[in-house]
Amino acid sequence: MISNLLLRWYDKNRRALPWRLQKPDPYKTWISEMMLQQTQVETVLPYFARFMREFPTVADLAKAPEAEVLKNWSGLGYYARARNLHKAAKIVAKKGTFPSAMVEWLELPGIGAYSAGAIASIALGEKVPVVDGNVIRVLTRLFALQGDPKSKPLKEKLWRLAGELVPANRPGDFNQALMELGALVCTPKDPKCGVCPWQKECKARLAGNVALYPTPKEKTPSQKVLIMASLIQKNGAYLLARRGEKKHLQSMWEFPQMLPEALQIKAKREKSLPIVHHAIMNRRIQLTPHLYKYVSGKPKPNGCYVDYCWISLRELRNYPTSSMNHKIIKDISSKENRRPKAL
DNA sequence: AAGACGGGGGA
DNA sequence: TCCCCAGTCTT
Repeated sequence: MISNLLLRWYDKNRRALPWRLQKPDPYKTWISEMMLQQTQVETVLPYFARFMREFPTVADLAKAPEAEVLKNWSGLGYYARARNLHKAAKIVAKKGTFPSAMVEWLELPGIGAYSAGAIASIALGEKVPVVDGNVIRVLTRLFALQGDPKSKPLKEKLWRLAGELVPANRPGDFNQALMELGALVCTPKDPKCGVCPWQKECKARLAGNVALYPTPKEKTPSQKVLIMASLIQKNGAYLLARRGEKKHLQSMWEFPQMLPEALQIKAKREKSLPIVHHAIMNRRIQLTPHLYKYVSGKPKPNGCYVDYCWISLRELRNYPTSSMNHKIIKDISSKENRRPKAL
């Protein structure tokens, strides 16, 4: 049986990870799946450990203020994941029990077909498949499936095939094995077919055209975005602004991307700092930070900003912020901390 | 500087 | 079926 070949490979090659436990734990499985969505294992590890310290149970997570949840997500990116996770935790905590099947997990915010299948199979032992980017790559090669994997017909076919492969006895391990195979062996470039447990079954391998799969999607050219930010200094503190619930980075704090005048503040411009480069999706942001000395005025809500505070640069880590803001202060704080050269 | 990778939500 | 989401790693 083809599935057993993969399970045997997994038993030998699986990585030991803090959310892979003897006894399945819905909460840990859930958190890890949310964190792993757009983020690699290595990056997730410290975040996962801290998250478990701060919010050991779903009840702790549910009762935490949203800002605390976002703070502990700061640096992981795609903050809608954290907000949805928090919303879902409140629903689960109120109900008092975790969803007991894939279709129930599917109802929670932030949980789609992939996540529901992953959590249900891993934590509940339910015989359901998963299809993520890794699985798409493995299965399109194994069965030599051409076409856009995101199109309805192929997507349905992949879910059906994945469903037929999942064994009843170890569905969670099998699904993790499939993804682990995609991550470690059946890689996008230079797949290691020589060590693949399915090398004798793989249609693409047998035809010698593994590189044809999966059919690549057409790419949109990346777009350059030029923005600015005001670093307004007042007695060693800087002005920080919080975004409202609109568009991106909802509820997150940042150095305001507006002139001081737009915030009803009078300030004296000191100088411009080196451009900060920040890439997101197919956008390449070039942000120019401008340093100002505060003169007078009280910041007023404007545009996307709904709240303000003055903080020292060291305090930035206590606020929910995107990593772009840490890049901005990296230069300044190293200068501030630098001692005068010895005489 | 540019490319690769991805899952979920909402219009 | 599209568009949006505001990152990191590799080349």
